Amino acid sequence: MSDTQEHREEPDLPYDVFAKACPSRCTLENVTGRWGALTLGALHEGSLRFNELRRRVDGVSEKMLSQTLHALERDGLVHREAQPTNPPRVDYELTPVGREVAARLLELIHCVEGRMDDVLAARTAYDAHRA
Amino acid sequence: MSDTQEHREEPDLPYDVFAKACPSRCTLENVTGRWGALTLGALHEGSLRFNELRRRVDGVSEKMLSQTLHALERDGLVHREAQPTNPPRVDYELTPVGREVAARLLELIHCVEGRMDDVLAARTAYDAHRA
DNA sequence: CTGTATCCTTCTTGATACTG
DNA sequence: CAGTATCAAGAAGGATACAG
Repeated sequence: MSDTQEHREEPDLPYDVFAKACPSRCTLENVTGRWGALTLGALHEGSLRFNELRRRVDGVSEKMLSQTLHALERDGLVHREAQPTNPPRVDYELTPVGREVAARLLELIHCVEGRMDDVLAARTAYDAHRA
Repeated sequence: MSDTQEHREEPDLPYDVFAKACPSRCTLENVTGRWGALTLGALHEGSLRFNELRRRVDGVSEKMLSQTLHALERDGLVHREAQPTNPPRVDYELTPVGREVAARLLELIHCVEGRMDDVLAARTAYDAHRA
């Protein structure tokens, strides 16, 4: 009865994505964004080079991949390892925190993939009910 | 050796978010999008009315909440229950599939919230290294 | 209360070209 | 190979007004 908010099971956590100004919401967006989620998912299988990532994350442009990797590196989820060779070789891999986040993300991804038949059926029904 | 792609642990799944044209990528975006993730997270705690949701998902506009709810309903993740009273009362709740997805989503959210101290420290270090 | 419709601004994204 | 810079198009989002 000390708290006016009864929503959370863990009301003592200092960060709350449901609050507009909380930095955790920003990080969640980096993680779940269109390219962030796929990039983390791809890297969970092992370290990859820039163009390997580009091929794995089908449809991403150089610009967006670069931007996404910078954001994830800044948040300490991805580590960038550049070797001063010629031609240059740069490997990207998950940090320990990145691995934890990516593991949860992959569970979500696999859950969605595994339920797509239901989702597609629901869409068909929804669209039919409107026509 | 029947498959040229060695990335997935479950190569037989018919849906793959890493493929550009796969409908699962679209659904994943509805689920992990800026407002979709928070809406599903909020509804995991129980059914909510439109304006209750609006207050819980801090910062969302009427328009975006409406749009988000329609997309989630179409994908069969959210059920809309309208009561023909006056004033109108509409409750939104997760479907069984929606609950499964939201559960994974909340694990991800809690993971991110729980690691924010590391994330913020990484950001500070990253930014300092650039100044 | 529960939305829809419209306008208008901002942010995101993709294409292209270029550098080390 | 591994990016960065620039620009134009489009999507996303917010504010406001209005309807059932």
